[in-house]
Amino acid sequence: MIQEILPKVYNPREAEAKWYKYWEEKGYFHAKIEPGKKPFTIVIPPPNVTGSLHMGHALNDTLQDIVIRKHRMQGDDTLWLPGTDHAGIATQNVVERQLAQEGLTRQDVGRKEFIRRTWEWKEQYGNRIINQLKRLGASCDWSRERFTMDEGYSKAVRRDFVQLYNEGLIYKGSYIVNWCPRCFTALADIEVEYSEEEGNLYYVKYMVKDSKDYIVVATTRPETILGDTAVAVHPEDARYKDYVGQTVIVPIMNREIPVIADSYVNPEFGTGALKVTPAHDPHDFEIGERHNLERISVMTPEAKMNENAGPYVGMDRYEAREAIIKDLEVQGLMVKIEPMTHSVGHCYRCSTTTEPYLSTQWFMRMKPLAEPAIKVVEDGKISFIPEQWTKTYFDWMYNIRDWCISRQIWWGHQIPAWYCKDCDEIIVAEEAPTRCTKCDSTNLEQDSDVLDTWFSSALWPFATLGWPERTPELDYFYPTSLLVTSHDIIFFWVARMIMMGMHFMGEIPFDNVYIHALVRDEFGRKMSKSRGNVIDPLDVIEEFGTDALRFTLSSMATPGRDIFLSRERIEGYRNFANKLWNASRFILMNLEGYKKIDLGEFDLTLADQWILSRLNHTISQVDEAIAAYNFAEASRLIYDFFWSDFADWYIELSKTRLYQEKDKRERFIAQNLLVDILNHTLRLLHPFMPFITEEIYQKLPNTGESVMIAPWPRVEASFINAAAESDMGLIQSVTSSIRSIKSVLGIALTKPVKVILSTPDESKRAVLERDGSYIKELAWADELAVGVHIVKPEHSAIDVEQGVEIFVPLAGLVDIGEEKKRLSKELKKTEVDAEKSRRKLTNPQFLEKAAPAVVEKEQTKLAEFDERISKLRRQLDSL
RNA sequence: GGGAGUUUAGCUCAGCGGGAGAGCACCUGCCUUACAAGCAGGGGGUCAGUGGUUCAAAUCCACUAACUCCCA
Repeated sequence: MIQEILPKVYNPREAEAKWYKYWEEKGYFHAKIEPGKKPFTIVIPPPNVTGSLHMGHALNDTLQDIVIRKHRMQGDDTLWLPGTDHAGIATQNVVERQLAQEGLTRQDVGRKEFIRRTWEWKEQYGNRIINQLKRLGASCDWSRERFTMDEGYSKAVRRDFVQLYNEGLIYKGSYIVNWCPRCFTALADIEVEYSEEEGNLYYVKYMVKDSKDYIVVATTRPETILGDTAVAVHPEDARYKDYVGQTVIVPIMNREIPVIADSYVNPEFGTGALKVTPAHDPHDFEIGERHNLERISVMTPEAKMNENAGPYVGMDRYEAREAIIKDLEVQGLMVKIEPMTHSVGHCYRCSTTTEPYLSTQWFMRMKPLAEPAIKVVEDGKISFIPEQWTKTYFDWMYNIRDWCISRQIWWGHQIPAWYCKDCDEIIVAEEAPTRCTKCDSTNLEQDSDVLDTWFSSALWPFATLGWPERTPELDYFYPTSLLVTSHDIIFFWVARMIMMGMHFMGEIPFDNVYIHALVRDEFGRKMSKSRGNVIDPLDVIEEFGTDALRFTLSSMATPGRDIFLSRERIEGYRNFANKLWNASRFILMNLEGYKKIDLGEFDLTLADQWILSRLNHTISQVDEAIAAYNFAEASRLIYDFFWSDFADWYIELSKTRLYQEKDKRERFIAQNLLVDILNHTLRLLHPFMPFITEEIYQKLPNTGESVMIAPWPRVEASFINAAAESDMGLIQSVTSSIRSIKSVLGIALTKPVKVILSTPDESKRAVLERDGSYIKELAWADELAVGVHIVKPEHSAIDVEQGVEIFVPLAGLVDIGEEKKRLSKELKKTEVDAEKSRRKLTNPQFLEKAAPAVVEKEQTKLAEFDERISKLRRQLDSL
């Protein structure tokens, strides 16, 4: 009775819970500080504290964990620093929704209570995503977990703000910003998402003062007519030359405004005349600056018409639009309406159409901060991988605009600026002042705005390590080694971290930035709840196990390509985990009498030499692939090695050695090789599939306390053996050929046949003679003869592989017609190949210009084809 | 309007100057004492189109088309 050491089926859920707990308890995740050594550090892109793990996180964190686990196995002081982001608007929305269920608004409960409730919510639910990261197997140093609003971090944010303010890099100004009338806050330019929408272009007459003449202006937003303070034309537009300097009348409002010339106007668009509303359009705002135009805001923060909107006061912006269109038509001022698509901005948090809105906000001056951040990338101190993203980075950095950093919400870092109610002094300080620095008044009030969430995220690589304190962690782990993120936040986050890192630390925040793809559904669409096409990583983990999910993601993480994820694909890699499990199970079931031996003392078989060579090749290629962040390639290499080489060939061949009792040493060697190769594979695979590899590793003899801290496999160059690989290749070719003959001719694989191999090549004959037993085992041949120029036995199937003729006598086994069909097909295929090859070799240009090695290879190829053809033909004729 | 990316087997994707590949799906045969989530075998592709460079192009270059994304 065979002893079963592993249960028949791998149980992911049980193993995952068990081993994660074990690793945590053993303290493997904790990074030590050993001065003098070079650490390896990654700070996690902090997920929103309100969030739950989606596929984007799963990919992002799987890739980080792969790199981290590999470095840890290599013996580096490896720190993966985790944490969460307070996510201002998103979190506030969540708590507001909760309040709404009680029929309350945040204004009802007041700021203090609202913030208290938000903290309460954070304490209660904020750990969800952290626990989900643990389910994914993330080996973060949880003892160093941070939150962007924890005490130390808040201090860093205040320090940052005060310093930049004192340096004149933060200022307060009245400016046109993107306003979300639902969230009730300003948004940064990059927080607005544009989409094409069907709209109309309205052509409206503006009467020239005291005249019957008029100018026709085209606009997509007639409701802003109410705030017009000029009509602009291009200075070189002959059509309007005479109008410049004249006065026209704003329809409905009957206000007199000038006609001005500005080269921003595109003469091709509409009528070439542009109405200018400095308070409601960013371009108009700039024109207004240049021409000193009045700014008339006609809307409230709710995007309703305000007291400047004359008869439309109180109407919503869209209501007002309809009313104005009607009134213009009644007054005969509407010339025509043309349909057109134009791009409309939406809030990235709630999708409400944003409104360009005039308000007083805090800004960060970006140009001076961008300069050093551009330089370090230009100088190659920071590299983007893939390299193409460097261009994206530069394009944005060269054209960078000031950043609106204030938000009119409550959840976040309140701006550390206080206003004196007596003398209007502004006091910017890290700690709340008690008296006005100018007039000594105690009547102070803090600015009610909070900072953009990204303002605090920009400090992540050093604030998490203790800045502004000079902690040992900051000294040791900064600059970090690698940042792993996706391309959608290069502007939001990566660029800003580089700028802040350079400004406050005087040093780059990370050496490399690896940009991975976005995860989409199997049809390439963004996953979204409203589409219902979300594949929840937690569901996948429940169904297929964490390792299958991780391996799928890393297998699909090819540089520069979005991932279209499908369940089928995940299932495929679950099957790989199953294969690993069962192969391990087989090995463990056959270790009776196992004794570790020194392989140097024994002669290794061809299969032994071959599998050792393949293993070491694989290790070396996996190293290269990971170094290049080519996770898909690394995964594929391990997959192919384990399944196609080790399981399909080596394990199969080991069976007779294990099952025989006579030669104990032979058993020891086979057992040792199996255990050794499996051990190496488990270590190689551990960063990708941490749980199943641990579960198996723990059952293997002669291992340490965890695969997680086992040494990363090293290439043993002496095991790389080209001769063994080519000899084994011959065995495999011949074996496959015999199997194919059997299968095509309808002979059961397990039906024993006689096989005759004939080749004039002495070295090949030697291989076939020495290791013909492999062929007998794997092709189910009971007799095997090897010779030179053997005369073809009658009624046999024939094939030619690598110059070796393969005969399988068919007497009584098969219908000759079937064999004829098979041969004709083979012949035809080979003839096509030979023809291609011959065409090349008869081309004098090719012979002259191609590399000699290429020509030689082509000649060998043709010779082989020709030989095969003649043999197949002879056989066909004789049948 | 500017920029980037993608287009290879039915599907999802590798390959990125010298014999068209993988997984899934499909077809055939197998319960060969680790695995039917498996084993063995097989069919299937003018490598988006056009032109160019080259002895040689899926691979490099140009243009075209379709799709996707970013920026204005």
